[in-house]
Amino acid sequence: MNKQKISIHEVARLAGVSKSTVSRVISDKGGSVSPETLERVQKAIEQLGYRRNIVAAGLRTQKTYMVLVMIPDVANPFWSEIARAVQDTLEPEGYSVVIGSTYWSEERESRYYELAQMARFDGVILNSVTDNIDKIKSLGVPAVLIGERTAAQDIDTVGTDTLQATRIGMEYLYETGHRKIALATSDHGSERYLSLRARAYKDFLHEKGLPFDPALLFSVNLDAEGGQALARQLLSLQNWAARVDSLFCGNDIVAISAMNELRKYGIIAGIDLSIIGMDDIPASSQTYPPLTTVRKPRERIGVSAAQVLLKRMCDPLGPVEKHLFPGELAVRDSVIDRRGTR
Amino acid sequence: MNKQKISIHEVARLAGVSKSTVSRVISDKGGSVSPETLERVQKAIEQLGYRRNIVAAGLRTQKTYMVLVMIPDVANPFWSEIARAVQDTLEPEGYSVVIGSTYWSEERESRYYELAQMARFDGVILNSVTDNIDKIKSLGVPAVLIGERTAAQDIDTVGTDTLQATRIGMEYLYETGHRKIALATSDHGSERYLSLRARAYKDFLHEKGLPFDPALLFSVNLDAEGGQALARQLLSLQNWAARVDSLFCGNDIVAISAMNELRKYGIIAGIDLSIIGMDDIPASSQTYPPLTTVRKPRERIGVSAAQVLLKRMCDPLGPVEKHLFPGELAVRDSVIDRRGTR
DNA sequence: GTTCATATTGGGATCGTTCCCATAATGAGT
DNA sequence: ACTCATTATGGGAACGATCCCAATATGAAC
Repeated sequence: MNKQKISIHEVARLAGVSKSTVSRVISDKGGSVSPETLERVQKAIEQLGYRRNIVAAGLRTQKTYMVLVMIPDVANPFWSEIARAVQDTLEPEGYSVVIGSTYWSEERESRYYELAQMARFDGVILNSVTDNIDKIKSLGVPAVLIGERTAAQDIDTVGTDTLQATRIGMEYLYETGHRKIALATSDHGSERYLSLRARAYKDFLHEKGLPFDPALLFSVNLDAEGGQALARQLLSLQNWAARVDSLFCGNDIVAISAMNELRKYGIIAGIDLSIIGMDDIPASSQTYPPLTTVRKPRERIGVSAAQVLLKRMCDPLGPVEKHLFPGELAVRDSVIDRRGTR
Repeated sequence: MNKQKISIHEVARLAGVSKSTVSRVISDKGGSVSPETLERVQKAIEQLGYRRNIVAAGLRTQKTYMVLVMIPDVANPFWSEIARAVQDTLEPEGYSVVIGSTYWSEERESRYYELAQMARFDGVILNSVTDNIDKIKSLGVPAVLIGERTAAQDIDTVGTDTLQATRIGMEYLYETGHRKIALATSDHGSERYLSLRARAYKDFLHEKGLPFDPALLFSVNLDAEGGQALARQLLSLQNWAARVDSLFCGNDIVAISAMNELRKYGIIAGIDLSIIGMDDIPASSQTYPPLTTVRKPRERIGVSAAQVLLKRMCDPLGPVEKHLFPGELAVRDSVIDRRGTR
């Protein structure tokens, strides 16, 4: 039973020095200590099994060595991979990472803001549901935003380049011979994405001299139900087979779900219709056919967000950083190569 | 710029009371305060925008309101769902949850043990890679183990009932008319599972009077490569089609991967061969055909682990608790109904 | 009016560190 | 031998809360 805790005092007494000296030894701030004293103190620490209490130390130094990562859902692979990357780069620097799931709820988000204001965290990395920039600024701790926010001018931001990611998907479809491309995206919750995607889509069509058919711009929820709805909407389109040769989905969940739903009507992705997704979630390589998609650089986003935060915590007044990483094509089997047959 | 922080002192001064009184107001311990004073203090708090510093409070009260969840990998849906359930039950009680990914490495595990000893956490929930029970006990904080550990007699444990989970999978195969069942499991890392699964498998065969063919007990890594290896091992078995009618895989990743690999040889799960998995990861419902599998009660495990920890933190000396939750069948399309054709 | 219980408040001490300043010791430079 | 810098150490005061105990006021009971 090692129940009573040993503090710096016990160590000091055993080593026959003052607590100040022990403090110099354990906090590697490089205060000068003679070699003999150093050894005596270290031996005492060893002997007593002393552990430094960082919480107590933090009270004086105003550092908690804790960082909050606020994301919509830990159990969503997209976010958990970002969280993992953040952890993997922050922990070697001595930080502990708390992951908060907001479940897209403002109320839960507020609760984390509360926590952050109780002097709990040295920094925050977040994907806010709301665009409440003032709230973030009033936190009083360094913050890094994940996602593409035009509103947040003076806050560090890390995210995917949606315009480019949409574009390379479109380009791939075009190169493989597709000329009648439908786009499925969401119009609520995160309108900012819709506008960016739809814009990239229209721009691309215009650039290639392709006609824009408003009926081919589908708006669905970005979940499995949305994918089923999408499939049915597509099929109910008059003379659909002549009007669309490919479907660009807002995310992989929608793409996979649409693929499965379409199969029920005998339409096989990669044979009868081309389908391309966005994100590259783990399941996408395991579907049949494996889904061609645009991979979002989750790991780079997480690592970069952590690095930016690290920098910001050292220098709160440095220049604001904005990092947008490109998506990359994950070519699999759900897109038909129409180059020969056109 | 609200940079200077307000403490209990400032509030006390503004309200014209002592800090003791302010403390009584903010810590709802029910010390007696007159209504007028209460109001004055609350007004002062409001006015100054005061936030209680829980870290400082914790120094005195020896509570950090932080809990560590140590699991192999946050980005693995199996574990992240457990972590989410833990968070969802602990946060309403005022705790913050730190998730640590060990990546199955003892070294990383040790690093978290270090952290836990620095008076950082009030409790720990963990799935240890090693079976180092002594280390857990010497942590000095309440701990709850996730998984099935026979070794850990006097530590709270929460997990899946592997014997039962294997059994209901076997039973389902038997009921649907299968008599030549192969089992694929792992033999390194977590031998405890192998022994339990293989035992349940053999017991079941014996009980039903079915012969045990050692060649049908495959040992593979429980990852995607393992699934491919499994498919090839199965096909290289002499006269395999006559010897096996169904394949029970150690987890869904192996099952899905094997399913995909087998398709390359023209063998379709659910038509030519029955395949059943274990875990029910999100991808399993999205494969083609959707995978029949035994669902592990991830959420119940997480919630229960959190509840047991909560109880343990209140009463460190209470009786040790052991909870094993049953798996349940997720019937989809990868198992053939052979009842008519036998 | 005295005594006693109860409600309310304030004043340190305390939790385990770090930080600042004072002091002592050492040795080099003149 | 006398200053002066440098190194090594100790002694308190912080950090921001809680907690214990004492002090005062209030009112009821005798």
